[in-house]
Amino acid sequence: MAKAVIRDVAEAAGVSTATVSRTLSHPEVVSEKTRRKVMEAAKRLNFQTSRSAMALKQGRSYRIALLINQQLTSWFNASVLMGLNSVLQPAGYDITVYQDIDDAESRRDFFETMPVRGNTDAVIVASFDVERGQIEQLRQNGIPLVGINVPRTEGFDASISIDDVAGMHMAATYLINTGHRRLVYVCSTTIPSMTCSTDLREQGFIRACRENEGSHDLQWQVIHVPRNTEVTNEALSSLLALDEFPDAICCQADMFAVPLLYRLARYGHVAPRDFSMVGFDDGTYAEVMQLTTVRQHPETMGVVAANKVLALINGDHLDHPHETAPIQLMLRGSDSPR
Amino acid sequence: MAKAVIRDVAEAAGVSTATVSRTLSHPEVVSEKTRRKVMEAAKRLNFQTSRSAMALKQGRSYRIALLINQQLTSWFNASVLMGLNSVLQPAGYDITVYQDIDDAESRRDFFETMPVRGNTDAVIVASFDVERGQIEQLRQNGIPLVGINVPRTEGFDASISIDDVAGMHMAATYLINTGHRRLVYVCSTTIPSMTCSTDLREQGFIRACRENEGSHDLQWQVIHVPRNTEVTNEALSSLLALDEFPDAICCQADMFAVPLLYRLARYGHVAPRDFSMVGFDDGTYAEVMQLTTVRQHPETMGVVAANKVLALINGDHLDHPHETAPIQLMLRGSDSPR
DNA sequence: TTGAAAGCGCTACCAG
DNA sequence: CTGGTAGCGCTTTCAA
Repeated sequence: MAKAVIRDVAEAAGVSTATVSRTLSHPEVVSEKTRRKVMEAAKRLNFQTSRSAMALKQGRSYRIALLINQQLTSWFNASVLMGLNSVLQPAGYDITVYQDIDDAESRRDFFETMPVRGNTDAVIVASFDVERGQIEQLRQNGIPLVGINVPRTEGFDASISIDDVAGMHMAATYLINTGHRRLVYVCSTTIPSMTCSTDLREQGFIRACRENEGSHDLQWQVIHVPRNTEVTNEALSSLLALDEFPDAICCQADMFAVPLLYRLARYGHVAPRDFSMVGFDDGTYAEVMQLTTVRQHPETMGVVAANKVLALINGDHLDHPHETAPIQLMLRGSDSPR
Repeated sequence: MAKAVIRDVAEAAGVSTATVSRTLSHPEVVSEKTRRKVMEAAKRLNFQTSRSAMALKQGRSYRIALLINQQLTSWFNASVLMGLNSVLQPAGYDITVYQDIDDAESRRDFFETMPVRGNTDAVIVASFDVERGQIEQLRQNGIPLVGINVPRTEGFDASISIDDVAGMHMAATYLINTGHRRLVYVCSTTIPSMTCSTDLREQGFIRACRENEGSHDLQWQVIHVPRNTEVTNEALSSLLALDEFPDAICCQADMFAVPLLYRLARYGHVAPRDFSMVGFDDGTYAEVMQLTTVRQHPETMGVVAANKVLALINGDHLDHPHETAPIQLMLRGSDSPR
């Protein structure tokens, strides 16, 4: 039984190919009787419409580009992709992943050699910023641009993002309110030409500290761990080299918090006994490591973004193109009041 | 500047569309002069050939299906996808991910309603087994089937897998040889109708123990943690309920080992002081948690599999269709001789 | 409610 | 080495 095409179904059902096509995509406009005949024949022949033919005819590509910085294997990126896939794939779209767009150059590369001309129905950007000129290129092609956790919504047709600043502000304020007075924030160095949403979290931490240093005898500092190094080791040594060990550590991401929790214990700094630890993400292992952290849900953001994409491709109007996704502080076992 | 099509380029370059097409796909058969003209025009107009048209014409789809059990966010699956993507995407292929194929039913679902007829040029299966009849379906359509860490190579056109049994056998033997006498293996329960490559690891552990129980006074047991439960908690309580705490714990995957290492320490069982811990995978956090583990490299397997897929689609003959990927025991800080 | 037919953009065959 | 052209499988007017 070779691959059945629409004509095979038409012949088997004794109708025209036009009717078969209609039955499959607009079943309500064909008669009950015809519909049954066609459906039966299609099922019997195991017919699947060819996406390529459909795409060509409709002037679409049924492909969507996803731009991520860093690796696909990171918790955030994999979660986003999973969410996107769960709605886009059933809708007939494939996702083309462009990863490691983590400097201005590779980003420019993408937008220049862009397979977008005729090969992408929408572009989704996760977690980083895009330049104005690059947005224009898409605009001219009429291709929707949707952001997930983008630092600025300007230029995007739609977006769904958490408030990174507010999230870390909440975490730091919580620590201060529960009696912590020596706070350290651990994060990676930023890339100048590339604003990434996670970089914003530092502002939240700093703001919370500034707001409280009047009323309390607060000490705080930020430790920047260079990228592309053995980050845990770097953070660990910086922390252990401090004159006085902090009573609270805020991490830019669980990725820092999880190993530090374990490694610091080896050096006698046990959380929550000796200090409190708060992460950000609520990613893999956060729960089983009993890490108090700020939860975001990238998979859901992927789902939301995918639906926006579908609507935009469809030409629908979005009442609220830009949404803020909820975050919450998950109180677990890595902190305790001082 | 609207989307340029091949005719635009042809006109701009003063040649026929046939020549443009040839220049782009078989540059060696057109004259130097023509080639330059065409290339220049294509670049100037920012021309990108339409994958859909190309696919339709060539009777391909330029899409490849990836079947995974569980979630896309698991370390193994995300790594495989990353590897596949790194070669398939530049080759013009999109990857359609079908996840959660984790029981016989969803697998049957896939193979029946398969978008494969005309919409997939190859099927890649990661980590689980496929039934004979389902393989036949693909065979009839002439669609290559490639496996990554599949329990049996039978029926697959090509595969790249590690030897799970040998890997865990190596880990257990290592522990026995370094003086451990009370071994526990922690793994999740198997799904009857669904042989998964990681399930094979148990055999390696058991075999190693059996081989050595004559010469040593060995105690060993296997703890099966039910799926879909809070696995760390289950494993933890089982371990702590043991009459005598083991001097070595082998985990089916780092996913078990990483949190257990941390949680057990909270109960006074500190590795490597009180017991040795060995994992499997060398996934996220293994290194920073100083976990001794069996390393596999799914990303590389993805790359290898992708190249096999490309060759098979191309009709090339594979000298060694089935390959075994290397594994190695990474000695780190979670174990010590007894 | 259905059918005939044009044509999406490209490739590859065949002529020249 | 280059051009003309058929046709991949489908959708969608337009007519009936």
